[in-house]
Amino acid sequence: MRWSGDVGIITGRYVSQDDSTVIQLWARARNGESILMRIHGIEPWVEITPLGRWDPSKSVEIDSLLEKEEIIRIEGPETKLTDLGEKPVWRIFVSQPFVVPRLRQDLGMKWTVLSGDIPFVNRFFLDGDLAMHVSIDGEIGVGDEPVDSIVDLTMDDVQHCEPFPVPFTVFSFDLETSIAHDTILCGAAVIEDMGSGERTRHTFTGPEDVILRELTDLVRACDADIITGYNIDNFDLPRITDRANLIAGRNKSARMSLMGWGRVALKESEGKRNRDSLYPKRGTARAWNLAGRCVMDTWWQARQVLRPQRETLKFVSRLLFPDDEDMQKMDVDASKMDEEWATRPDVVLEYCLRDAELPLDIMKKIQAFRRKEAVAAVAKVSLDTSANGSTSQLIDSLVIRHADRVGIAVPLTGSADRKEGQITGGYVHDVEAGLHPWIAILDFKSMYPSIMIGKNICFTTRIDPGSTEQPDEEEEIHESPTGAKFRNQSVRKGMVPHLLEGLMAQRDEHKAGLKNAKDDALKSFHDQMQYAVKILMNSFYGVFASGFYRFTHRDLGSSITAWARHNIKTIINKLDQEGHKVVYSDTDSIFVKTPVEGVKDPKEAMIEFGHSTAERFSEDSAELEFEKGLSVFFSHGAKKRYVGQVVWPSEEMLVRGYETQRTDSFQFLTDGMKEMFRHVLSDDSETAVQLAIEMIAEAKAGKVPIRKLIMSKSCKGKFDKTRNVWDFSKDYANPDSMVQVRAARKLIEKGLPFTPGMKIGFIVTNARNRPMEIEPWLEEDPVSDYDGQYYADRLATALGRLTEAFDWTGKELLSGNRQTSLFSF
DNA sequence: TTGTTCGCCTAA
DNA sequence: TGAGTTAGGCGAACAA
Repeated sequence: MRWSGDVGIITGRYVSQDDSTVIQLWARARNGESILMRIHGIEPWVEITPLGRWDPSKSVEIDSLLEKEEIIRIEGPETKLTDLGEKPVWRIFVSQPFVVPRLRQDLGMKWTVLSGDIPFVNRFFLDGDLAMHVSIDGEIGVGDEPVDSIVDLTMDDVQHCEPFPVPFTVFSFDLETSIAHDTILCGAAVIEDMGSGERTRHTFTGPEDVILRELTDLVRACDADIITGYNIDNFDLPRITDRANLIAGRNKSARMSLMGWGRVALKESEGKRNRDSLYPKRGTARAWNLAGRCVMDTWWQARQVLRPQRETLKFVSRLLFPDDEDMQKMDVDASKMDEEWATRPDVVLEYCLRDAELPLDIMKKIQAFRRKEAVAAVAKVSLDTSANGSTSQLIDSLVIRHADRVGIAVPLTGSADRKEGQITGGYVHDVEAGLHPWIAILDFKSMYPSIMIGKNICFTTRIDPGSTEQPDEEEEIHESPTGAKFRNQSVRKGMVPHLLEGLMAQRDEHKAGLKNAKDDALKSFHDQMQYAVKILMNSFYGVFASGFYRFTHRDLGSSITAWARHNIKTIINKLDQEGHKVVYSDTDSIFVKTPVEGVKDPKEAMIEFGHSTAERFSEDSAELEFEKGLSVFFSHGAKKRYVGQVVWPSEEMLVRGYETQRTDSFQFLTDGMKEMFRHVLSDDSETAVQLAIEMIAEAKAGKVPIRKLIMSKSCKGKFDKTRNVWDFSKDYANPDSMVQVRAARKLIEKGLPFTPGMKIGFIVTNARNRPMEIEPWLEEDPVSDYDGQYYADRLATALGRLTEAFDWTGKELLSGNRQTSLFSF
């Protein structure tokens, strides 16, 4: 029997069988079936080349390597390009992927090892030039993994497939636990079929082992592709593992039934793996991992997409669903969970179910799964790598597959010299404090990618004096302001420029697709895709400028930024010489004043000036665009902090850097500051000052609603398992001098969960004492008093920066009158 | 009161 | 969250 169709790959792993290796890929088909793909016939290998520069007169003795048991055969040599020029490269086929780390060390003494740290599963995507979505046609096989169909395949049976929205099954869950005993009191789960949009709801009560067993049964029975929940990475999943381990003790079959969430058979051997196991595991990795399913924490996704001022489930839900009444009712006091559970278990269970369902609503609203799917399609990786992998893994996926195709050797991560010290970054122009009318904002289109393309910047094009490869005299090389040199693209096109050009073209296609799309689904698809391409393009610079990436050299990053500084400073100087005032500039943008003297319509003049100036200074690989036109621009004189009234291409207020943009500020300040901006921009300093004075007085008198005074900061920390306490000393030089640590400690004291990295809300109750006294903000048990003087001072400082442009200092705002007016004549 | 250090968060 | 980068503002704590 055969199975054929289109599938979306969720995650994979390899298994060793006697004398071969099989790649297992779990996928969800377009028709809704779950599929386990078993890929046969891919052989594990590494490559080697002699150490140092290649000397063709030397002979190489390689056959003795065959004496090693784990080496099956050797192919080559093939000539490949390395950082030291072209060298002979042999491919060493090995018995199993897991022998590679040892072999890498052994061979590393006498050889330079290449392609020796690529996870074996990646070979499927790299060798087949495949991405998350594939079409397969293979024989249905037999196996005990809990999926609808198992299909045996070779690479010939797999084809690229145009991306389609995969109908994932998502499992979202939540637990309520006892503060006194750490036990699980109850649980809830909601399962969504993304194909039909249908949901089923489930609750779990009874003895702890029953809850765990039923949860496990449900994960397996519903055949979940994605596991989510709010803060499951740091709370629910660790709790499940801890409790299941405790209950099961040495009883392995009990452990399987309590936490065998992996998409594999309930077999003892399946629990032994460090990764992709029957059991959820974290190890040293950043995300949880288990066989066949993708774990995505809704907290982490919401934080990345929304950057909310606070990060509790309640806050994020209110932010996204302000009209939902369910959010307001049913308040269970989490700090008194044992009592709540004893007195009104039904309410707690209902609350638990709601908290299991909300993550699905949040993920849907922020389109988290489709975003990750688009990134997976563009970067050509699995859903799991897209969702939980690092940026360098995405770049690796594109770069290595290209390198393999054009004969470029793939060095190990960490093989290059570590970049010492920092490279110099972008140029930031001083801002002149005050109001500036009719400012045109020009900016470079995709500045760093354009420079990489234009100057052919790549690991493979850098001219190293130590390499055997040197350009001819006639070759027009690129020399960066730092002195680093790169080959001409007509002689050798770099991998990075090649890939970036491809991505730029791909983005244009999706933008065109977006424009022509007939229905919303198609529109959304092209929008997700073009956005994913943009993200990926902008990731190149960072990865290649990093100190540890495999294709890195310190000259790459520093040359890119040096050219960028050179380009922008040249234009600023020219504008200056022409008498055009540049009021501000940051990295790739220039804020220039429009000449409006004697002009009838200054807005029209600005639009014309913006377009023509951008065009005048545009070059092939440094394209300048007229991005926005401001009727007025204001800054108090600090870089990266400004506000402007945009009048072209649309009407809006543009704010950067100021407290209104910051999640560690408080609402009373941000609301008021926004209003002040409107007065400042309309040159109504009197009203602005008036407003500031009123706000400060209100705070001082304690008349501001306390909810508007909540500040929040993220707090790090590690749990010390041996001492069973939270340890902040690894992250902070002096933990107790940090306000967020003091707030966290108070939460922990109350038995409330603390999540390292999560923001903690707090109210300042007494700032006269050092360090200042604070209380964490608890929705169920709100603080009632605050230090009015402290908030008045904060307001005066922040708002005073704005009013100082009109000669009102923060101190004067605080006192409500201006003493220096005597001297201001 | 002032200068320094640490750490958060943002702009790009 | 063991890996994208640097530039920069600013608040709090603390030492002097």
